[in-house]
Amino acid sequence: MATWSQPDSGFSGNPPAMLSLKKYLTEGLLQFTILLSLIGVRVDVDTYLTSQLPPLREIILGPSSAYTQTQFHNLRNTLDGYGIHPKSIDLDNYFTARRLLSQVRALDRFQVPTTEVNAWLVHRDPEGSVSGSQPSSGLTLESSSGLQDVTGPDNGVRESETEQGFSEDLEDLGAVAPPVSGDLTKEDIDLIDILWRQDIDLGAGREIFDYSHRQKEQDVDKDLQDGAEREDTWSGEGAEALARNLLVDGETGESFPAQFPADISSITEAVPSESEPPGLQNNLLSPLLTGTESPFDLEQQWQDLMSIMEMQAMEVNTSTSEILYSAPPGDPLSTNYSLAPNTPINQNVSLHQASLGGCSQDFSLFSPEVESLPAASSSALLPLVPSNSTSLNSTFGSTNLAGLFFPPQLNGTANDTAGPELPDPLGGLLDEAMLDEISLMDLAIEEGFNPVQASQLEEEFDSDSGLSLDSSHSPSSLSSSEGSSSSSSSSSSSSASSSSSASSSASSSFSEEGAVGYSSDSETLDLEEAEGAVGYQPEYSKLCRMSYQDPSPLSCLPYLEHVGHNHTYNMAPSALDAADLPPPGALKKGGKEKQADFLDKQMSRDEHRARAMKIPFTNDKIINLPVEEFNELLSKYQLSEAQLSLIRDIRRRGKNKMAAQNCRKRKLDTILNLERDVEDLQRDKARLLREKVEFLRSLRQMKQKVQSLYQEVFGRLRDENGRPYSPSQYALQYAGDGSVLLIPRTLADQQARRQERKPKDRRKKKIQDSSKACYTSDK
DNA sequence: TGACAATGTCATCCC
DNA sequence: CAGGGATGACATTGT
Repeated sequence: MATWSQPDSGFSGNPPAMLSLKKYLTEGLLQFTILLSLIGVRVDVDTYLTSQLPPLREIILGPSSAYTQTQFHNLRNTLDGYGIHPKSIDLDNYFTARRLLSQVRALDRFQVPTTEVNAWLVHRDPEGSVSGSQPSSGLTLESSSGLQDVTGPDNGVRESETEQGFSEDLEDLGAVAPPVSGDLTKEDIDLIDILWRQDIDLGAGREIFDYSHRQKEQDVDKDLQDGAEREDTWSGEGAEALARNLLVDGETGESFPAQFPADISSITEAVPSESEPPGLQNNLLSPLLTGTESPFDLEQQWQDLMSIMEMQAMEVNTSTSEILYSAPPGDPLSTNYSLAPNTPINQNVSLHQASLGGCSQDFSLFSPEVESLPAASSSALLPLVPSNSTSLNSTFGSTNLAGLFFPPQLNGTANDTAGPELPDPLGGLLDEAMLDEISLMDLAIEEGFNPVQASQLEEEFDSDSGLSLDSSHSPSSLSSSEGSSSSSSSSSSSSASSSSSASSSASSSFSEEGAVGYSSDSETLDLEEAEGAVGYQPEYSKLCRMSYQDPSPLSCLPYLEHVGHNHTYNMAPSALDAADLPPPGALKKGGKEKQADFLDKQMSRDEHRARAMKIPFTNDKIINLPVEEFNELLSKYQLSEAQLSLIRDIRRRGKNKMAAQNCRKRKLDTILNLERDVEDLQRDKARLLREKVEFLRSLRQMKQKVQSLYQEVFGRLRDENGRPYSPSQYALQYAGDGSVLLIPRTLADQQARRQERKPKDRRKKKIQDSSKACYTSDK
């Protein structure tokens, strides 16, 4: 009660006060904005200066419900601690405290190079604006330093996150994609790039894919290459090969070796091998991989999520890899490759992707391995590898382990190494990871919303269909207030209705949550009236109670005059009482009339009606008495039909009024809970993404090990003449009993294809089922 | 004066 | 079947 009058003084609309407050806010805002920008939070000062306090409040306090943006005459919100009223003079102290706090907190962050942070902000801003405000769908994983130009929506998301001051989330995500890549390894960048690219490939950001920009970069890149000839090979032959490749796999799922020239013959080989990795169980790789992955069930999960898109992406991959592979050693392309991890990711890697979709993800992922790969791979396996470009070979070798098992069977030319077959188990995993990412992105789309967006969404959601609200607020996140609200209301209505005191206490406990909690005052009031206390206590009764109980009631009247709406039944009891029984001695001279007017104003329409109809008892009783007592009361008096009708209306309206208040309070609670849930989910998502990156990293390491093992084993094999086996004609295969067999490659290919089809079909079926399920659920 | 928030009221569904 | 809770939609009122 003591604090209540303070915001009210702000309500009076004192111009000088508002002016100074505004001035203060302006200065404080600027300082605060500077501080925020120093720590990487983007703030649009103009927005807040021109459009007011709620956003400011949200910046300071974090997300808040859209319902609580402004809280004019919603005194309960102030008292409830939802936030400081924007007009409250407490704001002064509050700002001071926050500012000092921010300064102190910012102290330990100044080590972040300011210029870097600023550059990041400047760069991001136009990006977000240029790319439009498409609602999220961007993956927040990309390295912010390198992916600026292709992550428009993402920027938006991140900016909004930043605006919301989700420092925790930012830090979480930062572990994955720190804005400053100083401590990022190449692998990190590549992994991040993969995850981000998955997003692009899956169409999440395709529409905003800056093709022209990429084209420009591609041109620049081309300039780096030795000539237009290479370029032609890339765009012409590459596309042709891609088309062919697609055709091949699209129609038969198998290869047509004879139809292809020798230099790209391995493409055909890549086709079967590309898609088999996930499903190849008897492969030598399989035991190793499964052994690696089974602990996490990663592959299984991702396989389940695999879609047809995977196949397409893999095909593209294959053709691309082939093209790249066919490039002569030292070719600019290879240079481009090794450049990938060092330069902004989009500049080189995505260069290809601009036209080839998801092809480059393997590149970006594995290009770092080129340098890291052990030179041991060039031992006996040399025939497998283009002798002149170890790095290239390592690249492909590392990425396409499957290719090692199924090198081109056709014309085993010297260079038809298994290398080119990029799509390997990991490739499949990555593609499945893409789908995995989709599911995460589903979260991200919501998660990507900052709390404000989320609350807006929820608001729309609420306004559209309140049904869901009811069901949605029941879940685990249901606040205690929710429970208390329902319990108190139900108890008061049903069982407790027989006992007025019981209902009073119930609603009293509920009052802490605010919606129905008017009871305490009215309880006192009712006790004073020696009547059955009921949980019907309008907030106005609180105010009136001040005047009623206060030794000097008039002292608060001026405030009340400013505050009071006139929609209150609540005033009824006190108003009526006051009208009927003027406070003894408190009124003096004109004050009496004044108070009478005021109290009259405070009466609700039903109060007036009741008085006009000379209803012999208070509206409070009418509304709050249990049915039995209510009927009993009615029977005590001789009431006309009109009076009875009015009394029933008053009761109905009064109850409904309380119900509406409870309902609104519930709705607010629901919104707040949902906001909290969104934050939790955002945290969870960030954590999951981090874990995923870790998994991918370990998976890649496993693949490297497997590959080197394979090469070592294969390289040591000798035929009866003591000559090494040609990797183009033979392959190692893992048998079910744990033994490793050396079999002709054609045979291995056939088996692989056979085994490959099963998982494919299974996957398709799964997808169909799931889509069917979605359809039915939508229905 | 229009936008907006809070609140009241009605209609309706449901228990 | 009446009473009443819940809630969407609309109206009213104050800022």
